[in-house]
Amino acid sequence: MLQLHFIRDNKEFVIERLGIKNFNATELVEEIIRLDNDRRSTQKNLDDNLATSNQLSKEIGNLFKEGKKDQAEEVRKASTELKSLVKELELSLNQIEKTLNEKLIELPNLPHESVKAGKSDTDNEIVYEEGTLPELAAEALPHWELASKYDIIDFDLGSKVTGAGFPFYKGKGARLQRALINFFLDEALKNDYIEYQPPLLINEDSGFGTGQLPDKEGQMYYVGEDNLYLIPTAEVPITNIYRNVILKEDQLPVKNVAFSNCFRREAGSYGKDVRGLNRLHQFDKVEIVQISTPEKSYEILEEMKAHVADLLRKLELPFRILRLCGGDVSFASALTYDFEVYSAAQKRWLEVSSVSNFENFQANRMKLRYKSKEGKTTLAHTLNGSALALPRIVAAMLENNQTEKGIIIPELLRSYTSYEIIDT
RNA sequence: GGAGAGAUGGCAGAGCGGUUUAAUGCGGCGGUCUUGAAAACCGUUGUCCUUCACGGGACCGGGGGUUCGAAUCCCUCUCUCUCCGCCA
Repeated sequence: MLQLHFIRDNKEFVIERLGIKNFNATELVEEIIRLDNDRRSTQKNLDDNLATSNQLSKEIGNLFKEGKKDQAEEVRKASTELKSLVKELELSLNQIEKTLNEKLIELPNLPHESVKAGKSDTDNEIVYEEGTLPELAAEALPHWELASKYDIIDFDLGSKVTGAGFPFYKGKGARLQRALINFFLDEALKNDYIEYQPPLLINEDSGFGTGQLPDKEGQMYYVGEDNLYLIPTAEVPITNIYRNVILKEDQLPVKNVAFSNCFRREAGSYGKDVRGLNRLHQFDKVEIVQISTPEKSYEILEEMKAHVADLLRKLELPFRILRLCGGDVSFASALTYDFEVYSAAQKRWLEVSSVSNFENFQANRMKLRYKSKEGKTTLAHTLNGSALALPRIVAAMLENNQTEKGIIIPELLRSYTSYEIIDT
C-alpha cells in the first residue's frame, strides 16, 4: 500500500511510474485524493464537535459537584443535541475511510527506477548468466520419466491419494528432498539468518499484510470452518511476525529463514508448464526474509541475490538472473530478480527463485516500523526470496546430471544425501 | 469439547461512571553531584489523525451499545490462564 501523503505530494510521478507496470492510475489517484480531502474536512469537523462536547461534559460534572442542578440540566440538553451531530459525522467518516482504504489497496507498488517497461515475461532483461549448458545424449529423458525409471517420485500415487500436483517422493527421492532442505537451511545459517518454523495456516490479517488478500484470494487453499488459509509461501507467516511492530533501529536488518511446505491452487495452469515437477499444488521451499531501513534495502537485495547465486553455484546448476520488466513485476514488488535454471532435457529455463524488494509497500499494509536512534518512527522495508524452491531444482538436477549409470549427486550435497548416485 | 478467571503504557501493577491530561514501582533517556562509575536527587518517557504553528481529536485486547460523560456498566468476538475431558 502506498502512503497517502506520498501520493498527494507526487501525484504525477505515481501515475507515470505505475504506467511502467501497465497500470492506468489516473482516475484512481484522483479519486483517492478527493476522498482524502473529504476525510480531512470531516475529521476536522468531528474533532471540533468532540472538543466542544468534551468541554460541556466537564462543565456538567463541575456544576453537579457545586450543586447547581438546574444549570447542569441545561448544559446537558445542549450536549445531547451535539451528540446526534457527532454520531452523524462519525458514520460518514467511517464510510469515507472505508472507501478510501478500498481504493488505496487497489494501487500496486511503484516499480524501482531500474525497472523497464514491458508487456510480459518475454520482455524481462537478462542481467547475469553463469555455468555452461550441459550437452545431453539424444536419448536423455525429462525428469518425470527419470522419476519413474528410478522410482523416486510417484505422481500417479499422488493423484490417487489427493489429486494432480501432489506427488509422493520415495526412497532416494524423499531423501533428496530432505537433503536439499537441510543444505539450504545450513547455507542460510552460515549467512547469519535466524531459522524459523512457521505455522502453515494463516489468518485473514496476515494474508492482507503481505498482499495475498484480498485480490489473490483464489490462489490460496481456504479452510472455511476456521477462516484460515494454507500458506502459499513462508513469506506470509515470517513477514507477519512483524505486523504492528515497531522495531528498534539496532535490531535491523532482521534476517530470517524458514523452510515450509507451500500450497498453491494454481487455478488456470495448463500444458507443459504443469508437467512433472514444473508446477505443483504442494511443494517445499526455503525462504529468506529481511527487514531493513530504507537506506540499506537495495544493498540487501544484492546480498540476497548473491546468496541465491551461491546456492546454485554450489549445486553446479547453470543459471541466469533476470530483472523483471514492469509487466511481470508483481503487484507488491518494486524490483524483482528471477533466477532460472536450465533444464537440459526439457530444453527450457525453469524459474527457481524470485528475490524482491517490496520497499515499504508491505510494511505500510501491516504497520511494520522501526524507531531510529533519533527517535523517529519510519516504515521499514521488507524483502524476500526463495533460497530455494525444491521441485524445479530437483527437475533440473535429475535431467542435467543423468548418465548411463544413473543420476550423479553434486559433490557438496553428498554429505546430506549420504549417497552419490541415484541408480536402480 | 465443558466449567471458571482474566486482558490497563517497554515490563510489573492500581484504578471499577465525572480533578485520570491513567496512580505507583521497575526499566529507558537527559541532567545535578563525581577524576570516572555507582548511589542519591531532579526532569523526562507511547501510538495515530489533523494543523505552517499554537492547538484539537482518537487509542486501557478487537468491534458494537448504554450515558451529557466509560479503563470503569452491557453485548459480542479474539486471545491468555486454571481445572476437567480428549490426545501426537
